[in-house]
Amino acid sequence: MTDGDLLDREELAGDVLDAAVRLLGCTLVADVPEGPVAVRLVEVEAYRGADDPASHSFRGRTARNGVMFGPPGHLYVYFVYGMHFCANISCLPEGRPSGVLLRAGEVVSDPGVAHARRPAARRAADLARGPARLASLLGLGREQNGLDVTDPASPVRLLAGPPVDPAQVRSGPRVGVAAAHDLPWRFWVDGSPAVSPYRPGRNAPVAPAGREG
DNA sequence: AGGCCGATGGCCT
DNA sequence: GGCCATCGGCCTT
Repeated sequence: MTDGDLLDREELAGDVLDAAVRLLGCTLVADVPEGPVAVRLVEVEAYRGADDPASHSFRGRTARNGVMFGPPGHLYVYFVYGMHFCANISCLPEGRPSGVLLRAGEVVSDPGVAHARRPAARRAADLARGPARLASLLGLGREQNGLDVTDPASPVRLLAGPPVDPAQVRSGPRVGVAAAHDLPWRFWVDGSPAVSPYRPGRNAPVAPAGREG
């Protein structure tokens, strides 16, 4: 496909919550064997290092999480539940571990390629609905760990979308994490059919987009 | 529409 | 050895 402008990594370097919101509406393009596949990101979760017990980087650097400690704009791909991959984009400057988990997207192109890659998806909205589905669709696995998505020569690239209207951004607790359930660090585009269903936790109902509160 | 369950392996204590 | 930033199939409402 014809790429638009790539996102500037500096847009991810300031604050991980701002970075998460900025990633909504951006497009991730991957050159998979069947051709290019592109999704518009509609659901993400922020994970911060030292002070976030739910983050893979909370207990320091390991062989797995090294990318989170590096410069912003790189893919951190990890293997989970023995069969799935999930993908994050590193944020914050080098040495300050953080990442934004890519939870869902809407297929922009090419629908035929996308359905061929994910035959289990019966509806278009299910093609990249959920972090492992999104990773599978875009072919993100061990080989893609560490890729710079702000590099025009990378096989996986992040195109700067127009920022989503703040009125359309919702936030709530992160999915599937027991720790820090009170933090509304999951962000999504209201009304998107590709957003995984909201599962209210024991606390806080959906809060409007915003900082810790 | 929603709950339960099995698959399956790496990572960290 | 236990815990996962999950999915898809199958079952019941």
